[in-house]
Amino acid sequence: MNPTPRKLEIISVASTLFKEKGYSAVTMRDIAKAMGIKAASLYNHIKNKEEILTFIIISLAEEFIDGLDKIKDNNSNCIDKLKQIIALHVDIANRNTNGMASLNNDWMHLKDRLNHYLSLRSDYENSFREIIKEGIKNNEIKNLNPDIMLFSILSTLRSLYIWIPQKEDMEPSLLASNLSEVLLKGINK
Amino acid sequence: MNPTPRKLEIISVASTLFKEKGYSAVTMRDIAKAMGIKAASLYNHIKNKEEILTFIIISLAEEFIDGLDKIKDNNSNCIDKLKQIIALHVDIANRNTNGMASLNNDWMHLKDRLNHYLSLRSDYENSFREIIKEGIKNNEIKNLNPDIMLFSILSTLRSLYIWIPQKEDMEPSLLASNLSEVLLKGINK
DNA sequence: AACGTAAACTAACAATTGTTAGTTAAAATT
DNA sequence: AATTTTAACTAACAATTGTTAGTTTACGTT
Repeated sequence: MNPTPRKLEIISVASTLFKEKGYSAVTMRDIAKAMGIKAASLYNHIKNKEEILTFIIISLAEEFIDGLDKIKDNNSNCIDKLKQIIALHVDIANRNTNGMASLNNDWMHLKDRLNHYLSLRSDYENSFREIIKEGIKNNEIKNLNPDIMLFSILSTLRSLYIWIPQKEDMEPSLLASNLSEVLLKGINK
Repeated sequence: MNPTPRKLEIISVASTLFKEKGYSAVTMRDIAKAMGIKAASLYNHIKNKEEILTFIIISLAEEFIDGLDKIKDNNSNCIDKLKQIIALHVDIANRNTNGMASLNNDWMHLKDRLNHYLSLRSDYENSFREIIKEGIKNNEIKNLNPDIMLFSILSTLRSLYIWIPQKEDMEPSLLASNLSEVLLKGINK
């Protein structure tokens, strides 16, 4: 059940390739070549191609769910909770930049676990939206359409995996605090 | 040179499929089936699969370049220019929701025109960044890292194609003005 | 009526796909 | 020393891929 080190290597190499060309365009032979072995040898470690994708996506999705659960029921105000969500995304995207590409772009190729993933995702979005709505009630957050605020913040956070590699110099904590400023207070002076 | 109506039909049908599964996972037989014809018949209208993708991506990229060119040298202030950029993205994403998915996710499968696309994209990002930098100089925009502001706004705008279909009821002009409020002035009260 | 064209068709191709079976060699365990 | 396990290999498969060639059918123009 627990992945061996070799299996994790395969998943990591596959993530890199999936980020570059997308899941469907990456063949088992591509993955094998990047590992320095033959395609058939991969099957000593993994069940099939789908298992690789499933592992990448589901483990990331669960990281987000777990992270958000801890944020939901601590006793900060809503703005602070949003800052913590931003830091959560920066942290995960930093540790698994490649995997985030599949989470964003390849989820539709899940089979067995597609519904599981979709339910995790809508749970996440609903919890996020609830925090915004509570912030509106509390007078911490402007009384605008919560979906637009959710969409705007979440789109930026979900795209972090694209930008982080071109800003390798920037420290995660600095990125998170700058992002919080921009996302929460805007750019207009 | 100018696409026939039938060719545009194929491109439109292909866009829908590309959005659902990505370029690589969509076969010529998938496209043909959705058109109600056989795969070989597609080749009476298009050169090959790549031509479909190229058309979708390059024509969208040029729409953005043209749109931004008009905004660049009108004489509004920078905040107004940003509002116009937001409206540009909302407009294009509304008119070609499906194509936007390929522009975002399938550009790496371009062959002949990949470099052309990449150069259009960096031109666009550079012009966008310049407007932000000028806004900082003018004291219209906060003196924060321009790349982070660019990244944050552009990520949201590039994700519009995902959200527009679930908010069909919302008028484009209302979406644009709400987005401007959120992106420029933030959500914090 | 004859012709040319547009747009569909059938059939086939060579290459590539994910995957399986069976084998081998080295390393770990007995 | 004997044996089991691990992890690589070669070879092959059936299915699917993009694409081409040649054919048929319907329609507008002469």
